[in-house]
Amino acid sequence: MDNKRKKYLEARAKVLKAMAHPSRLLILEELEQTEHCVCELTDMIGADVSTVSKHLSVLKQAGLVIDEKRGNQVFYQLRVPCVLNFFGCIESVLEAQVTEQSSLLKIVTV
Amino acid sequence: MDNKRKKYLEARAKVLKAMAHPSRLLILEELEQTEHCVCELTDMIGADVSTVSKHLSVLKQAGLVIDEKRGNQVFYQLRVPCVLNFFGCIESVLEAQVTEQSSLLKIVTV
DNA sequence: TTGCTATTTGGCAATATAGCCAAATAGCAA
DNA sequence: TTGCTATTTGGCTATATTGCCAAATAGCAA
Repeated sequence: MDNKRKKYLEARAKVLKAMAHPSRLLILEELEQTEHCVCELTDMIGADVSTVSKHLSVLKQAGLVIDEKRGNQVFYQLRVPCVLNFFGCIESVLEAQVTEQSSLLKIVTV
Repeated sequence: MDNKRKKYLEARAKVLKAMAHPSRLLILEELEQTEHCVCELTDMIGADVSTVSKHLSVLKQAGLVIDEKRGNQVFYQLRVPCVLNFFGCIESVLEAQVTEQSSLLKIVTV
């Protein structure tokens, strides 16, 4: 694997890694509808504010969201809306998983 | 966040997590072209065979690849080819990152 | 100023991940 | 059988991630 390709793969992996957390996926989904402040996202997720703030920082670092301070609140917006197109495909991966599991179950229970 | 949504987000995050590693992305990209045995992928990645085998196991567990033993080799295939459509979008995320960084650089250097 | 709200950051403990080596397993052929 | 190749699994250490609490920072209003 040459160095150029390595860099390429690392950059892409970094973006995926930033997305690969349930709370961060929820944030992305909600931001697809409209912008939200940290406090709103915190209510939706139901974790500590500091935890949510760190999740947002991960998404920001990855280039997935942008933030804007207004008053004493910070609003986050989706930067690249296409990220959610992923999910149609992931859906089919999950369906494949189910198929696999049920055929596995069949083998086990026979 | 209700329990149903939580499950939904966890399932999707799991798939993304499985993809979020440079070596595993390389595997997915290569399998898009054609199936490969573990030894071929090991050569491409340049890590220990056991490491590559574990990466493949992660991808299999996530429902992204399937394996087929032929002789003393195991061939892996992409199960859901659409996963690589992600990359067009990730590309734009990366471009957004670059823009951000260069404007940041501008601020710093002024 | 003081107090209140919103957010970020530091620090810590628990858990998960990555990658190597060594050993186990399986297929094939001499 | 024995030996060789291909692959997986166990075990280990190093590193990264997660999520909380506590503290710092910032804006706004009394």
